[in-house]
Amino acid sequence: MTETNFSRIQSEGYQVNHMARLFIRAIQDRIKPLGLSTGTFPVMLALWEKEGQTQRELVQELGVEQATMANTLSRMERDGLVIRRAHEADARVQTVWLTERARGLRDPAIRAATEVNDLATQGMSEQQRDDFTTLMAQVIANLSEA
Amino acid sequence: MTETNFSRIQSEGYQVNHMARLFIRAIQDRIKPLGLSTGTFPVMLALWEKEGQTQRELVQELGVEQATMANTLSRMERDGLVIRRAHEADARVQTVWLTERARGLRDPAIRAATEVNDLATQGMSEQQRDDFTTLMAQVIANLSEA
DNA sequence: CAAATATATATAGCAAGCTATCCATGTGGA
DNA sequence: TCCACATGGATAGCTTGCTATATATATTTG
Repeated sequence: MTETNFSRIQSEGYQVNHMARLFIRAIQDRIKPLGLSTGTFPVMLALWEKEGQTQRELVQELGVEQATMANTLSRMERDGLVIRRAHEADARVQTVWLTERARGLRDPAIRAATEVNDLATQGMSEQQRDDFTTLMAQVIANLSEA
Repeated sequence: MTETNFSRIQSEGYQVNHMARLFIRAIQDRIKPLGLSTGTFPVMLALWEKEGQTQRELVQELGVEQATMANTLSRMERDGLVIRRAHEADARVQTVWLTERARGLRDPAIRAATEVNDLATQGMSEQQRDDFTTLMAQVIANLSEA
């Protein structure tokens, strides 16, 4: 059994990469009119749930690097989605708050995400869709600890 | 039933994005010592299978945009992985060939990819792993036609 | 209390994706 | 034949991810 038989099409890594690009394109199309993008969307979801989080909290919650988050927040501030306010007790810390406009984007943005999720899983039974989510959760857990 | 209940953690799009970033990190760690990266790997796989393809053929095969492929090939040429040769019959076309060094990277690279795929699917039965691949193929098909 | 260490964030610079646009070469039809 | 359109590829400029490093402010420790 040599590795000569490696099949790109059946490699999980290759599939995941391809699938992720397709998701990005699909969601981008739908949220761009709202002034959102795939980088900002996860941050918005975290802030719609709880405003005033620190950059460090967002980093831990979303699993991106600190530098990535710093840059994303800068673009979001530039685009009028968030503002950063100094922490009252610790001068190193900045808390992140949504603008009024950003608060109003929640429903249309979630509608767009739901639409893409439904499109992506078209033709699957409820059981299959649950399986898919469960299997992805396991992969995420496996790769996170490593 | 309002969209107030949208759960980031169970959104397929969110999971896919997170999973893709974890895959990239895992594979990057292992192929960087070979002088490869996640952008070049799919191109290498296509060329290990068949050299002398045109840029356009690679674009269609891998599902990235033409501009992305042009840039990736430029970096690969700069790094001594491929060379581009003029097509004999059509002056617009360039065919892409691996360097000797790049040909030799096949086995260690595929070992690295296999290792990451195994790590990612640790704890799954063969059946679950097949299901995962099949479900991803369906998502890719669903999002590709749209 | 001062020095060393730790923590929060920012910045520089690169890869890899995208859209939009340009340029060169082929090709088909009037 | 030549002009319009088609096709292959390159380039500009953006986002989003990364690593490495800098800077400023706590905190801990000798």
